[in-house]
Amino acid sequence: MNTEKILLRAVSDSVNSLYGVSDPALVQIQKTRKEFTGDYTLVVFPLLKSSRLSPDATASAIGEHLVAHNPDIESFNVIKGFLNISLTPAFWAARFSELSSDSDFGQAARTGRRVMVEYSSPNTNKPLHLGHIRNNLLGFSVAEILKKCGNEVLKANLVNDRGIHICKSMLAWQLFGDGETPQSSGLKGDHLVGKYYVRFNDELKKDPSLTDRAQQMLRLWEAGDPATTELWLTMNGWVYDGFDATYKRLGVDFDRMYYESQTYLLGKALVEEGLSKGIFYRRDDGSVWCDLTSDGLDEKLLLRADGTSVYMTQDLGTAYRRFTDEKLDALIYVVGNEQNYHFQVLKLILKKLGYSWADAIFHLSYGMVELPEGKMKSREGTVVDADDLIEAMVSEARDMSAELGKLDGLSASEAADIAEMVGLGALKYFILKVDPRKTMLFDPRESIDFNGNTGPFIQYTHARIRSVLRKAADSGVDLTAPAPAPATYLPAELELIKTLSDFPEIVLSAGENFSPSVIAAFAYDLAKMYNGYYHDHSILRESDLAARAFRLRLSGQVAATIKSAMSLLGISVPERM
RNA sequence: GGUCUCGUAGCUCAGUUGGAUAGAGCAACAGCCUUCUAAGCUGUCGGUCAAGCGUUCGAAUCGCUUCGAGAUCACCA
Repeated sequence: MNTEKILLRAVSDSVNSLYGVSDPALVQIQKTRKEFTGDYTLVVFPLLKSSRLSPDATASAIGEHLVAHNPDIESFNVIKGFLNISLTPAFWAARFSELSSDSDFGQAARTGRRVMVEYSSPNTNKPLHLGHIRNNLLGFSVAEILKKCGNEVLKANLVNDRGIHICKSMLAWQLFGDGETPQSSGLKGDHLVGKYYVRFNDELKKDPSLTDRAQQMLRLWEAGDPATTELWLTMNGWVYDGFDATYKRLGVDFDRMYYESQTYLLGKALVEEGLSKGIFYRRDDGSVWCDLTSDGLDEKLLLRADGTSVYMTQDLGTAYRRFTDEKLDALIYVVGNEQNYHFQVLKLILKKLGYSWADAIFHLSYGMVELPEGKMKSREGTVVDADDLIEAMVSEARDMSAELGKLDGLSASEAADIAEMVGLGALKYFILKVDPRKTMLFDPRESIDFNGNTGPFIQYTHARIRSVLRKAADSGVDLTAPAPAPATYLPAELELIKTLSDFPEIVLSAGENFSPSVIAAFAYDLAKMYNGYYHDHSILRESDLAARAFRLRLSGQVAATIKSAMSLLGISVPERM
């Protein structure tokens, strides 16, 4: 049970016995703003009708009653109708020993819910770029957060491995590739295939007939032509090798891989069902549509005149299959906001078909990543390649670390690990600290920043704490030995305990809102608060042994919580940096 | 044109289940390393929360209108 709920109950009891108010909506508890004294604040305005007293008199009366009946409540003060309540240091000390003895602090109880998060979902004709990075980081992080909220989570990736765009790469390679392979060229597979996609578009200017030839190749593929299938398998294989390397370096993974070549025919049964129920209709040319004009939308095509399916058809089918096969309670699609309309229609059609689980579909819509010069455009060569960006961040981290002398005395592999952690930590934090639905700006120069509200700042705080703990252990302090509680606590220590104890609620809030930025903000606040404490109070030089032992335990808990929070963002934290 | 999203400090972003004097970082300026890691800490400067009207004890937050930015309304996926 969290602190806020404990207090809410106490306040509700007081308000009820004083004024007979039992409506929970009228009891509004929030954290006390830091410029005032207190831990939690009751807003008394909603209670004035029942109390028939002034705001201050009402607040004082409730405050008196609370202090008289709750030993955990130490004191209160009243400012302009706000009742600020302070809990006793003993209460906070008990909270700390409770949370520090929890080996999986922050982990919520099992909900029994099974949730799928689909993310990444790349096309196999070109390498990943900055936009995919936002998608991958969001999807991975949201999946980890939902796990921490007690759900069983399946990470899914639906690879768009078929279609005209792949045929373009295949055709260009066939015509101009001269047998080039990743091995012969030294190029990463996805980059090699992407190179021929670009080549196709270049050659198309000289020879417009290439479009028809690509279409012809697509028909051959759909007909199962052996040679075309062989080439398709080969080139997709190169791409997957490339993607795997990028995924691995980014630290993202998947429990389920889906391929559109295996799912693109799904959904036709649902179309038949909709036709027989009269929800869809067939035009004279044989195409099938769903009329959504009464919902303020347009008419949506579901089957072409030749009977082939479209994007919506297969998404209907895959959603149906996942809910039935995987027994899902929720399905989260991490897809850019340019597809808002698609998902709106998807849910609407499934509802019209009568599937109640349509409400359990959530489109986690995220905004585009823009560059200082505007949107990324592949034709103008302004796309930021994922692999290049990661390498640039890591390289910058390596240079910065060396410059600061942080790598002195470390082995080459230790130094490389740190550069990798810090570079990726900076990138991931930079992207995840922003609210997902917002369009965000990425400036390649300014974004490579390791000071202030950044991933490395938080990683650094962790490394510092670990360093202190190592020194303590080296000097013979047994960190696991039980120690007497200190006689008193510093205000900064109580503040840290309070912040630490918020972590479980923060996790739940991040899960409810599908928002890693909530976790990022928490980790930053905790690190910042700890740095102030670290600056003002020596740990190892503290002469009072009980105080020193407590500071070590508190520091250790801060480090562990930072590590846990950062892991929800997919960010590793180093032991030193 | 219809639908949807967004607009907070010079820049990048928090804060949006309605609560007190709207917060961080960057940039700029001024300080702090014989003491546990200065990727740190402290301070100064910086705001008509796009604008207006409304709802109410109280609005950056909710509603309406206007302005501005973006997305979408494909027999592409």
